[in-house]
Amino acid sequence: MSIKPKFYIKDLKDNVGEEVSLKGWLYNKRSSGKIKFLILRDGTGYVQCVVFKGNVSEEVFDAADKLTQESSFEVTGKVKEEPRSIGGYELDVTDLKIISLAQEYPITPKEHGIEFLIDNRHLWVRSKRQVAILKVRARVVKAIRDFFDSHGFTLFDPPIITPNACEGTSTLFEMDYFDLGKAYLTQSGQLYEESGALALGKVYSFGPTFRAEKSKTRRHLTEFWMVEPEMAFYDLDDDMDLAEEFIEYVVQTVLNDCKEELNILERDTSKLENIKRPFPRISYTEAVEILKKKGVDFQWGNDFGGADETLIGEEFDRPVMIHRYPTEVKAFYMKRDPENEKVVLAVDVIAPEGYGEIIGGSQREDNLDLLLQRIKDHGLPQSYFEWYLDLRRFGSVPHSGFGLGLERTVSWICGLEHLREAIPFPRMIYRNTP
RNA sequence: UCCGCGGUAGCUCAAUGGCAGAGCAUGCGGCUGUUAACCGCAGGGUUGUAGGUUCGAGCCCUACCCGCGGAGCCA
Repeated sequence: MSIKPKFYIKDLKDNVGEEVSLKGWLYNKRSSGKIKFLILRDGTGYVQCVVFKGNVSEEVFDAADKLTQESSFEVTGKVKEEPRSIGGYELDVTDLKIISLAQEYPITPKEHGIEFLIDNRHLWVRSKRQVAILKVRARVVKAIRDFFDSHGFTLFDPPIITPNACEGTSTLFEMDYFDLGKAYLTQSGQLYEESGALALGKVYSFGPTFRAEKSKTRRHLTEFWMVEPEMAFYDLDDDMDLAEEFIEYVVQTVLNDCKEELNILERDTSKLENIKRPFPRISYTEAVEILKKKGVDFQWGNDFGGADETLIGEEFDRPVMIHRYPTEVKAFYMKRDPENEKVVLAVDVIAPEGYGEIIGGSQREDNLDLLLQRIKDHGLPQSYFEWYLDLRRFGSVPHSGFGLGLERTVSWICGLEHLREAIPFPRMIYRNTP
């Protein structure tokens, strides 16, 4: 006994002229007396099913009449090409079985407010736009894995529960951990990736990370996914080379494989076609000059705000890599520039079209004494970092890495207004349901 | 935490301090090519909560709750 579908909508082009059975849900229904148009969705696509009163039994016609939005049903009919129809194919219905009649469905084919949609996120994910976004997200995830797996990287999973603040800066989600006191949800696996790089050469992690910041903007989630490669014997230039090759690969892959989805999202793909190496590379100091030229009253030494990033990003038609930030605004583990102690060998990649920072990375401080000094300067407890300092005591090497935020990348590629659509169930400061 | 905007039917929104309405959704009826179909009829309300002003409050005032947009914060 098996009930799994033998046919899916995306494959109907191979079944023209044949009779097939499809299973799915009613997306929409239009009726004109003795003819009914049912739009079926099955997760792979949409197809219009035409029910003529003269072609089917009375029971089948009544069943088609009874179907409510999002009712599940099985439908049998002959596939034909039909340019007037969504997807270009149509089903001439001969049989129809209702599987489950849906109650009055809250998300009607009219506009809705964001609060209502998020409250119904478990149902909202069924709508055409959300399906397209989530398919792009899945493709981005696969592209990320494919890229690193085929470039000599080994997947190296860091812990989610950590005893200390990796960066020592941002606010973490705290929990009681048995008799060991407080533990925290990770904000970054980076320090652990460094130990992996010294074991395996090139490693990456890919998973959820958590920030308890009270950020209330379209660019922030409290739970988001990050991919973090870390490479032994890479300097900042090597790091930037990798980052731009990586971004180019992800964007071009999605562009090639998700045409249908990007079309549904009405994304201007010409903007994405530009995303080819080399990306512009400017120093923080040069970025500050751009801001000043644009009339922004900006003090060298401060970090860029969202508006600043947008202004800088507007200058370029592809991601811009800003390197060598002031030491004070960056994390303790970043290596100082031997040629200028005021800056560190860090790089942020700013996406175009105002999507902001998608990558933050750096060459790491590999000198034990300098790293100890930076930990002291940041007022961090050295005892928490003894294991990390061991990485400098036992065969330290120059190494680098970066982190890329998945939802920001998906938002940029899809052209979304808000990060909350780029993940199935967004977690935000004032929202942890459904 | 701060600034701004908002909360009216299941949903999206109207309503000069004076009878609480429309579209969609739902139900019933009509229509053999619809594309957020269309046409007719019907049901559907503690106007976020509490208090106040007033002959009379959805509308004005006070407090609170919730949400949205942004700032700050944030590898």
